[in-house]
Amino acid sequence: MNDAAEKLLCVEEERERERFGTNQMAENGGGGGGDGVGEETAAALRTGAAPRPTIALPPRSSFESLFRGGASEVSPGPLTLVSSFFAEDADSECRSFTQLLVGAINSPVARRAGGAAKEQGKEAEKLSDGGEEDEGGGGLIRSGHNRPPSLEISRPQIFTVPPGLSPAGLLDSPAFFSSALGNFAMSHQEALAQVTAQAAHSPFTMLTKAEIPSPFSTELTNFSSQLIQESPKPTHSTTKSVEGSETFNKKSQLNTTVVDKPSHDGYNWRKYGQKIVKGSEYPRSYYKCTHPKCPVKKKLERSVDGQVTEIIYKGRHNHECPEPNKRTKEGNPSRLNGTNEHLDNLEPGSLGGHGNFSKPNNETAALFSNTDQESGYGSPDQLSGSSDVEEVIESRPDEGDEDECDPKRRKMAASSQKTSNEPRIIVQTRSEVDLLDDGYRWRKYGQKVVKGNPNPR
DNA sequence: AGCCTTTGACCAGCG
DNA sequence: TCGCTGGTCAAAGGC
Ligand SMILES: [Zn+2]
Repeated sequence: MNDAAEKLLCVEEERERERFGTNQMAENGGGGGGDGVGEETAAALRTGAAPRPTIALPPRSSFESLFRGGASEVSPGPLTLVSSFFAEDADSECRSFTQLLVGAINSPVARRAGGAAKEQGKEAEKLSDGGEEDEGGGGLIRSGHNRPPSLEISRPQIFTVPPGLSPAGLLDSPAFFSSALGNFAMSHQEALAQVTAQAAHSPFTMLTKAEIPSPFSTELTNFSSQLIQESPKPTHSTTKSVEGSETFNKKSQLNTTVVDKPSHDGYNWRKYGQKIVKGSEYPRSYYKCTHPKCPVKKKLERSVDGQVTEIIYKGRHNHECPEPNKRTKEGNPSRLNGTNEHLDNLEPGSLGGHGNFSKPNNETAALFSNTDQESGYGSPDQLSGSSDVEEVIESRPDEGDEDECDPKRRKMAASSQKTSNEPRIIVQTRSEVDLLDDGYRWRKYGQKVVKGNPNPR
């Protein structure tokens, strides 16, 4: 999917533009809660093995523009986009990712989700651990039918992604959405176009099967804000800090501490299998959410050095992210406490966490569409439209395991980790139709072979 | 004691 | 039907 970057014209561009507001990354409080999204939505996060200290986005990264612009919506459909958001170099990557985020934020779905932020108050205690994987459908965002109100936002000059921060984590954090939502000037279309264009190059790919959970957007928002400011500050607040030595240190730690464990996304996972998959460079591990009756599963590939190269979430959590303490109890306390809590391995996979979790409450439900009816938590809205779309998000964080359901924590973690790999986010859609299924109507106006990309754009 | 990881075996889907 | 592949199961062992 990465390759397939097509520019689509949005018939309703103007409409969307109006909705987009400014995209300052300022944190707003509410982020969308991370409630689950579609059921079967699967998000794959692919993390690049090579850690990157920081990602700086050019003033207008495609990614950002995506979010700002019409892309403002992360409409469920948005995920349908297939593209890698991060270029190999930090800058490029950041851009893509940022843009992606922006788009997500802008999307109607994201907005909705933004309202329900949860756990923001939590602190990022466990920055040290890295992330974990998240599962589930959380990663998926469904393009909603609703469209975001127009928001105008000033574009950030620079978009910097904390090395350790994984896309997933960003997505999960509720704050992400809330803050992001008002800042984007670009049109949805533009954003999409940019995203798709960059997708091929970006190391971080995001594929979404069904929908992207509101939490996801929220996190993106936070993430973006941080990036812009370039502050690695561990605190949840959008403080500025440069990728300092701190980040560096963490990274080094990561390298040394990487273990074969699921990334921490706030949920507890149990590994139930490992296999070498043809075509995959590294063995794939299979994890299940340890929460009773929770159908969420995730597959992750980790490189020899422990870096997560790919994470795929399937399903939605039918429960909230366990409290840190609780997590330890539920899962393996000793292990979680000991290793998981460290931000060393921050993984992008956290998407699944909030995102996957679908709340029974109306808000959440409205925000996300679900393909997974198993959980029963999905709201009717979720089902609408893009339920079929499978979105996969691939990110390449360094190693990171994100362990935080809590946005704040993630943020901190992210900021702390500067070594994150280039996050590549690619949104894939099953088909062209799916791609289009973001609640908007698109008209293809051209196709071209772009240098460096085998696939026509 | 409980939970997790490991790992080989088993099963299902597909060509 | 056979072989391949991906996904899951479940016993064994460790923490
Ligand atoms: Zn779960």
